[in-house]
Amino acid sequence: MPYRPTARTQARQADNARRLLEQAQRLVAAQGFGAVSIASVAEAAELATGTVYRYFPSKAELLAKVFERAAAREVEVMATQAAAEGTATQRIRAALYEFSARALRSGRLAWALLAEPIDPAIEHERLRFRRAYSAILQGLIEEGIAAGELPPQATATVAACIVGALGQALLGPLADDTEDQDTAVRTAVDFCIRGLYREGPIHADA
Amino acid sequence: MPYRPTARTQARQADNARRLLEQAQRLVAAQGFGAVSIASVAEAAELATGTVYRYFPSKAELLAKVFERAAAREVEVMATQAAAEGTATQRIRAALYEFSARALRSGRLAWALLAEPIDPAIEHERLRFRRAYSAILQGLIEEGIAAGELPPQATATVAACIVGALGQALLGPLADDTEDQDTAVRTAVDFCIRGLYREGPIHADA
DNA sequence: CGAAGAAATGAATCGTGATTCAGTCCTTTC
DNA sequence: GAAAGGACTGAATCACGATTCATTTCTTCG
Repeated sequence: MPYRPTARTQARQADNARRLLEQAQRLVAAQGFGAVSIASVAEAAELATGTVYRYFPSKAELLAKVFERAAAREVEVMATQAAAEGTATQRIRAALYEFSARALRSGRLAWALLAEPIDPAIEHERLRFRRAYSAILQGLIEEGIAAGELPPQATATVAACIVGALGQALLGPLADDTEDQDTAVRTAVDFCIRGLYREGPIHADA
Repeated sequence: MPYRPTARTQARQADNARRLLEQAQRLVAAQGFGAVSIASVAEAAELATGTVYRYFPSKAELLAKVFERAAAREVEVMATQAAAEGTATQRIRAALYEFSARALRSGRLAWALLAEPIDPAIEHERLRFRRAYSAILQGLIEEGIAAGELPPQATATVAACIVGALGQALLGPLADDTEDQDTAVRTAVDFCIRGLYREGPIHADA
């Protein structure tokens, strides 16, 4: 019975799969999901286009896996921040800075995960990601409320506001003609933190 | 010298062009730019696909025109709000409610204008739109600062935060599992207004 | 080494939708 | 009514990228 894949062969295959995911993620981070083609991933991974299909049944599944891995990493980082020491406010602030720092560092990856419209097959992953992400923020805000640091509020909506505000300020097209990035981050995070408090003339009915 | 287009013919042509833009916009509002095909626009306007090209040199230019018209309308509405009576804070609040109301009413149009990635040829229009939009918000905020109602701040970044917060809260995928829309609007607008004030423990360094 | 498969290759195929264009229909003018 | 063009049509063409698959190359093992 000649030829049965051995450990060495399987190791090479594992490496191929890893390289494909790695390069696909690199492309996503550089240009977003939309700019990724099977051919470009294959070339970056130094394989032929057809070979990609030995490892992933379709482009959608490859991208879904990329999404899942990247998202899991982000959520984990955020969760770690959330579990740190300090008041809820301090942890929220730390989490938002971390979010900002990673978003800026990751190029388009953050945008791709949060906002880029993609294959419906991937939207499912995105929903899970957002739920997880938002849940962490919501959890922190709820802790703050429970501790009396923050006033009661619709945490889901507020969490969405925060993600949107930071995303737009740091990643959106408006982020161009802005001061330097550090200043923008500080401004945006302060904006969000203030938004969680009840101070200020809220009910000037207009 | 037989046949020279007359007023009647030209009127029919103007009507064709108008219908094409109208139907294209309807499709964009319903499903976003991505879902618009030349064939679908032509069918909706009751013309043959080829005829579209007698009125617009390419799909990109048709969509750019659609974008421009829709954006101009939005900016005008916002500008009107901004020119109303009242304190800067009141006008900001009114403008944000107007923004929210229109965004919710327009279906995907607001998302298409603000966020949907499209042909690079259209990004140019979007940039002008955002500039105009953001400029109005910035103007209001700056008035508020001049009047002593608001503390000095990086208005460009803050304006971006507001657009992002409202957009995410009202249009984003997170907007699903939320309370009813009125509540979400109120929560998001309050969040943004508070963000403009300096109250609250901003510098709890964490 | 040589047979038996497995893995990899990349050119060909397919599907989708924008764009073109030869043919047809309409308007205008005499 | 008929000639002269313009406007309209929609099937054919093109472009682009995902997917397939016949062929080639590589591995394993007797």
